[in-house]
Amino acid sequence: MKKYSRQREVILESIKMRRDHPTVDMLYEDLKLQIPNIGIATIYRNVSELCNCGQIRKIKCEDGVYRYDGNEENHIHFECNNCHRIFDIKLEEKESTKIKNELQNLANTINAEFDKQEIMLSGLCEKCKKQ
Amino acid sequence: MKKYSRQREVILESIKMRRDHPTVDMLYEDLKLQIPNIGIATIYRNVSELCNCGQIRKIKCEDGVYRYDGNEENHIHFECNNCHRIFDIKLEEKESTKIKNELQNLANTINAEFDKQEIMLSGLCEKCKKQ
DNA sequence: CTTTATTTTGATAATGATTATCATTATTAT
DNA sequence: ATAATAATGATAATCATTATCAAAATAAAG
Repeated sequence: MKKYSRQREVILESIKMRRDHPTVDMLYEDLKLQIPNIGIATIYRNVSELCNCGQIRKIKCEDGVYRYDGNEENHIHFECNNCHRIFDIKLEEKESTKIKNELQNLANTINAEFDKQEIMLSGLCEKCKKQ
Repeated sequence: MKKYSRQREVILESIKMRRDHPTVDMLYEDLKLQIPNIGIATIYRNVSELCNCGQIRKIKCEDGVYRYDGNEENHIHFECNNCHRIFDIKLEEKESTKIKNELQNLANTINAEFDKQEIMLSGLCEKCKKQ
């Protein structure tokens, strides 16, 4: 059974609010302001739990540190090779369905049961390409 | 300047030969048979170098350990949630171009300079879904 | 409301993959 | 051959993440 905890509530709220795909450390720094004695292990435990429930997504970046994403819209990710920020690229409903169908067909070619996908683009973001 | 080394040659050859997306440890175990006193740091150094040259690809999996891929065909990846193996899904030239174009258009919506993509599907592989 | 049972927390130790360091060895250039 | 430079192997250091455990918080029962 799952018990309520203020820590989990605050962690989820923060991830859903932010659009910068924070790491556990980034969340820790931020949440200390609200709950000064929060432990970093609590954040690790809860992001892991929230991923399992499907409430947030975990993304793996070039540097190998996990980041967390609470954006519920259909979207894919773009990582800048220069500033290493991650951007969301919103998908229209139609586009999203189309891509899902294509990927479903590809999964069929190996007779797999397709559940989820993660599409990560990389290159230079708008700002970095100007420099 | 880049100097030849037998270690690098053997590492690249092994990655290109295999289709099981080995980790550094898996490569280490295998290559010890050919070069008994090879050091694991040498493998870390060389896979990293080979990725930078674009000769192999690094893939990030659910368990957080990097795997390496020497398959030069156009393909995407499928990770099984049960056995955690990674499968290649081959793309026909036409399909590959189509997907690249779609992703290029998406990258344009945030004015980014699109360079590479990584598409990772997940679910159950053929064997695991039968159980 | 108080007591009991169970889960979660915070602190911290342990783990494990990866990177850094450095003396020695191998490769390339002269 | 000799000198210059880069790569190696061994191992220490780093750092993100997980495990452990006593104390605190939450939920259930009386």
